[in-house]
Amino acid sequence: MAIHALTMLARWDDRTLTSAEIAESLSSNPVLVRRILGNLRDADLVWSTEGRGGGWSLVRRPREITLLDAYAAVEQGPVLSRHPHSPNESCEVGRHMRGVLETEFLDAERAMEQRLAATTIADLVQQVLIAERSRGTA
Amino acid sequence: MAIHALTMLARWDDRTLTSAEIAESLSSNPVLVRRILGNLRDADLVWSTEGRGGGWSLVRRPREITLLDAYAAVEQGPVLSRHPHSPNESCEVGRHMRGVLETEFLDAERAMEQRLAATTIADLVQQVLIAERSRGTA
DNA sequence: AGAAACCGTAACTACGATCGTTGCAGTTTC
DNA sequence: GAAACTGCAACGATCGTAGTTACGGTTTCT
Repeated sequence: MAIHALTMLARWDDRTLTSAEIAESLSSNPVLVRRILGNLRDADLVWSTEGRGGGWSLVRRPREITLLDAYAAVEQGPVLSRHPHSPNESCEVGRHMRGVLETEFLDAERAMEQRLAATTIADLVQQVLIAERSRGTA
Repeated sequence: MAIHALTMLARWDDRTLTSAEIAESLSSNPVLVRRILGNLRDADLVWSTEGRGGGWSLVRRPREITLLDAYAAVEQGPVLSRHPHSPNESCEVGRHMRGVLETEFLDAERAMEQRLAATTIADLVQQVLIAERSRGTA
């Protein structure tokens, strides 16, 4: 959803887009868009101008923004579910499970993040344009 | 959490464990354990016997059960959050975003799953035993 | 036979995260 | 001064997960 917004900003990077315009494409509402883009702004991915005629634009070029950047800015909790509470310390397995699992899970999450970092917003724009062109000729 | 249970079954694979014993180590309760192990049973990872003296045991050897097996049996929804509802089809970007994102996300999830498939329950038992030994000498 | 110790499952509550809306304050432009 | 924006807080709806209780079925032990 953050990626959708970034892709739109990259597709029309000659002008700024308003929250309402982006919300329109997401079939959502402007406040939600501002919330998400607010996170992206804190991560220095986008930029906003207030007042009439204001809106959002990218800070870096689309080629320099990866899906991981967007993901890291928005997502907070870990992907793989940990224990809701500490296991029993008096059990031989329970004592060490937390640490062992943490290592494995972090590794797995790293693997996913590396894959996300391999794709940029520019790549997505490219794919959208290609799909759009083939739609026109269909 | 499913992995914790599998590791316990592997650690004491000379006998069956009851839901209550596993719940004890998880600081949880037997019903929750049965729910999770029920999924693992549907995935042919564990086996249960009813009645007095019954309990759970592994179907395959610990070396032949990967973290991905456990993950796939328990987790259902996708890890990466998709759009809650369809985007606007009348927008050039919205039209194709779903398909493009789906590909990227599936690839990323595959990367994570491959990492999970690289570790087996036997590996975890090994790590727990090592940690337990070093605890004894500390 | 009957009690005890198991699993299997459904129903219900509690909790937290996400989504969505409304409302209002601040800022810039026309 | 009105209009068009962002920024932000508060609130309610919804949903998935965790946890509990309750009850029924199955096997073993005495």
